[in-house]
Amino acid sequence: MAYVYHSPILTVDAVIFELVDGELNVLLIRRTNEPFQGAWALPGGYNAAGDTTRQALARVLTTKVGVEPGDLPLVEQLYTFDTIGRDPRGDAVSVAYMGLCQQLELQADDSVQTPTFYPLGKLPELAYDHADIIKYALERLRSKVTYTNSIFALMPGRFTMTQLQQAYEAVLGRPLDKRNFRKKMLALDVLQPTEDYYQDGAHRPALLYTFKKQDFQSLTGSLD
Amino acid sequence: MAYVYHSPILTVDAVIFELVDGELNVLLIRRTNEPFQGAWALPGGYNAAGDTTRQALARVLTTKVGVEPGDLPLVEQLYTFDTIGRDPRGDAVSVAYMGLCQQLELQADDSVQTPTFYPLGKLPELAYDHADIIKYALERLRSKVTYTNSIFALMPGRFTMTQLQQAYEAVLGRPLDKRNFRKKMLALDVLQPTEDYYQDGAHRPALLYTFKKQDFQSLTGSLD
DNA sequence: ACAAAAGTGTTAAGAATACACCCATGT
DNA sequence: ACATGGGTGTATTCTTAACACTTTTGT
Repeated sequence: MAYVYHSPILTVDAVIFELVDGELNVLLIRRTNEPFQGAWALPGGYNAAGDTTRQALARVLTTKVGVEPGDLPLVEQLYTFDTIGRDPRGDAVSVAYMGLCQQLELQADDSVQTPTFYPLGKLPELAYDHADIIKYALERLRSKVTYTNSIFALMPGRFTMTQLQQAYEAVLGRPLDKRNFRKKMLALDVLQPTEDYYQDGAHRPALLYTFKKQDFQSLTGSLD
Repeated sequence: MAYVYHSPILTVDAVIFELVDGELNVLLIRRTNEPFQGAWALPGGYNAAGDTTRQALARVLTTKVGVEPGDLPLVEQLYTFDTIGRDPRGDAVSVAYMGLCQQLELQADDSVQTPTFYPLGKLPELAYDHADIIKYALERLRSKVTYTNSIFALMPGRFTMTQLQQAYEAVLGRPLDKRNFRKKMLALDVLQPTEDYYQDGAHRPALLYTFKKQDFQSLTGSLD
């Protein structure tokens, strides 16, 4: 190890998902610098020596979009993308993370980069290869929710069975059968019915549930 | 971005699997330097600026263990491990890759680091957190072979159905039912029977098969 | 009384599992 | 003729998928 190695620049990028009106949204910022000035992009930034990639992620989210680690019940590393020869900033390697949260209030004063949640169906043109990273994250999320309870990270503390079904439908991008869905969910034994009902309009009130565990579990079987 | 960032050291580590006598083996080297001098470890090394992580991986494998990229029909990125505060060399981030190959002849003169394939059941004490990385790789491999054809990367060009079953059993770590296995494999339509038979001993010769495609495919259904 | 979402069971089809004997060969 | 691994089919269980009406509430 007598040689001195010059390492590539290390960066982190974040794909933050939340549900808005039954649609999956992703958090974007508007770039204020070249390259891709003015284009929308995933929040990201440099990973400084001494920081783990998760620490760098937390720093980027706090400073650039005002999202605190506590806002994200689930954070998962996705993949590490080589941007050598593709990133105009130069040789870089970027570690991408996915974070899930309930609907967040973003402070308007967070930065001039106007962090904004965009529905997946209406994404603007994106800088770098960020469209690919989002696609990758969505695939991962879809497979995750089918064999774990990770959907909990997108849900409020209490929710109706219909809201839960809509969350799954938003993530999976396809409709599910109501009866099979409820049967399956109850059989999985991850939901705790509360004593309370949610009253929405001129119809029967819906029983509210919570998750028995607010952390990862592997589950079995498919949904519908 | 007027600031100058000092990035962590970036390294790559490789988990190279091959099958030996129906057991999954992993390629290790003996460390010649501190830290962990004399301990066994995964082959790994620095990622220089200008190199993608895959290029760095290829360089490490060629120079340290004499394995060429062409020897590995399947290479997959596993996970990026933060070694900040854990790696005595200092702040580092390491991208781990998994590679699959058929049984390789390692040149004895490759280095003083004596690259050696160890059966997973008889691993020595390992440097760093390399035991965890191997465990992670094995989990990934197990899940991969159940929904893709990636087992092809561990098999010779022609093989008998029993050899294929043994490969699955070695990876999954459990016995499979012969009739169900054969039924399933043939139904998947990924195997091409040849005209030839493999004659081994005092018993009926076995039909030789090849894979129809020597690249990735997603498959459906479970094995036994 | 009606509109609107909540809630509830059964049946049919397909997939996974368990299981035992005959076949071809060399000695 | 016997020892060895190759090769084959069926019955059972479990999982998935399809499908329509009653309940509770507000207006």
